[in-house]
Amino acid sequence: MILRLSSLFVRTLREDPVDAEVPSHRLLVRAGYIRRAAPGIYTWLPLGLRVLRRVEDIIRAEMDAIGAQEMLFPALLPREPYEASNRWTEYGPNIFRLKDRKGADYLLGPTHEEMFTLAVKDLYSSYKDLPLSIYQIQTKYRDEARPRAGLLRGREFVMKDSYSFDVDDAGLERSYAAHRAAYVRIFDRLGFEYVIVRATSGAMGGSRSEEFLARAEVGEDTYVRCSTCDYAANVEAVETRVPEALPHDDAPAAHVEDTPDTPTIATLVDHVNAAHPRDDRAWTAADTLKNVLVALVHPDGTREPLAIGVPGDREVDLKRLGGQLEPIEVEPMTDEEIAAHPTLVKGYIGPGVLGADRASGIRYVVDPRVVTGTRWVTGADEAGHHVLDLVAGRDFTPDGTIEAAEVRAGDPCPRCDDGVLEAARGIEMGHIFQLGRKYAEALGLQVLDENGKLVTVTMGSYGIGPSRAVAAIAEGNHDELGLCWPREIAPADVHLVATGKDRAVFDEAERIAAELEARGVEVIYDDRPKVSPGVKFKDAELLGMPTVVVVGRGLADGVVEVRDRRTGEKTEVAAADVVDHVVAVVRPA
RNA sequence: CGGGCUGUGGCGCAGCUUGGUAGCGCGCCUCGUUCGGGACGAGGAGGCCGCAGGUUCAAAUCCUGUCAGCCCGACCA
Repeated sequence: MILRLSSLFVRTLREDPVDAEVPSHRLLVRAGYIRRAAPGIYTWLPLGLRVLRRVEDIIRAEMDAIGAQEMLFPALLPREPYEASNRWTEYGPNIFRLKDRKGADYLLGPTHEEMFTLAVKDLYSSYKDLPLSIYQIQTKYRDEARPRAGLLRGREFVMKDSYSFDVDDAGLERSYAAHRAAYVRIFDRLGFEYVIVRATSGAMGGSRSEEFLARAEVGEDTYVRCSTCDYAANVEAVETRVPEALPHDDAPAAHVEDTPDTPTIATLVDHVNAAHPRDDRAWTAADTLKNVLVALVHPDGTREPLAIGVPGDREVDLKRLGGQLEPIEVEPMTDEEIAAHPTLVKGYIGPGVLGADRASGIRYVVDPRVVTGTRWVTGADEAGHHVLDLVAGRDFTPDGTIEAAEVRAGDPCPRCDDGVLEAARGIEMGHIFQLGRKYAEALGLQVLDENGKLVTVTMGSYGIGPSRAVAAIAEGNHDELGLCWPREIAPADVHLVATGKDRAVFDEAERIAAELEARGVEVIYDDRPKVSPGVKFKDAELLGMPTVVVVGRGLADGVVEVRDRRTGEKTEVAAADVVDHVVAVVRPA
């Protein structure tokens, strides 16, 4: 195949598009791979589409290899299945909704668990039919509050979503393991650095889940990994290492003290160290118990107050909290809501009034570090007063624990004894879930087992975003001159440039292009007449094919130049040998 | 939803303060020269200045409203 630049539907931009910030977005637009059609919605031009198809083909091959079967659902879906799973409500404003001429509700599918579940229910009814894995590569629609970074977070995007159906948990484990292995092969082939991290299951429900993150500074996800062992997790899913419960017989009785002018944790710590020093060591911010009030917003819009106790040296991470409570959303409690509770004294809120059975009636959950026996300085529910030596389990008992405190680099690893956590950013490229029976139960997917009894099917859900992958690959494979595609992803194997105006140069380039094509090498051929060499070189660098062949002034001496886009290495090759040479480079044995 | 910024040929921008023929660079078309690192000359095509009201003899420019977009945050498999 030969793509001639004289006629290829592409136009490169000399300047960066003003609305593009991240490198992948900037370069994909500049190089003529994509064009913005609307906010978060992109048109795929021929070169971009070729890259997208390559990514899809890799995914398709590996999915087929584990026996998953490809199918295709509509993107335009009726309301009813999403009503049954409650996601018509839970997804809220993120769904694109529309009505047909009769007024019936439809949506553009944001994801397809319901449809897959119903399809299996429609066709299958016996344990003998399982296990089953089916998938599609399809366009999804989500009305994101803030699309950004080009293809990295769009409102229309391509997703490969697959689903496994098993009769029991052991089967789900096997299906999950098979998908996980296929994902490892896919991400190895896609050619970027990635890390597999533990994840929260979010709105999908279910238990075990892992994310495949491409390492990138522009990524929206923060994850941690252990310096020593192989523990890695999205910050939302990090479990806090819980200290041993301590005996508290020797702790002094709790006592309320005047603490004037202590509006911050730092001033409080200074004050108690001066006025009420501990016998064993100095008080630190980590000895204070900070109580933060939030409002849980349920999908139906009702708001429920919640108090969260965390060590004073840490902030509450609302994102982390929200990740565990989906579909409930978390917001800071408003001043009016706080004022509506007369027992709450802002700035001095403490466990004295918090708790479902205490004066405020507000449910009180604490960080896992607040174990029985820990000794705290915290608000006394009275302006200008704090209580000291308040011992968890002795003086107060929270309603439960929750992972709400921020995770910090340097925190101890929850798995091993000597590791500490390091933080980095990534782009979520894939997410695999053990969904369990949530959708099967909601939609009534049952099969008969070998005893003739109805059992509910257990499911797994596995997603990869090919369009996002194109951006993530670009993000990890570019330099200041342009894109540098990995061989398996590039829209063509070779970018062939003919420079100058000499007829012989173009004739020779034509010959090389034709012979490469005959050998199965895909060629972008810059056959544009009257375009200066500088422009052609710049375009070749911007477009980013892994190998560039230049036919030009060297031809008088019988040589052409072969360049490696990534390394910049240039090799002079006899024109007569160049086809063999390029084939060897493009298809190493 | 909060905060900031911006809407002027395909792209990037100036003009607006102080109202009076809509401009520059890139790209595009024609002719000629040039041809290994985004060439040069000459001549061209292309714009309801986001939209709607208002003020004025006259509005890209001033006033009011409105819509849209971008960035940061909130939010988000």
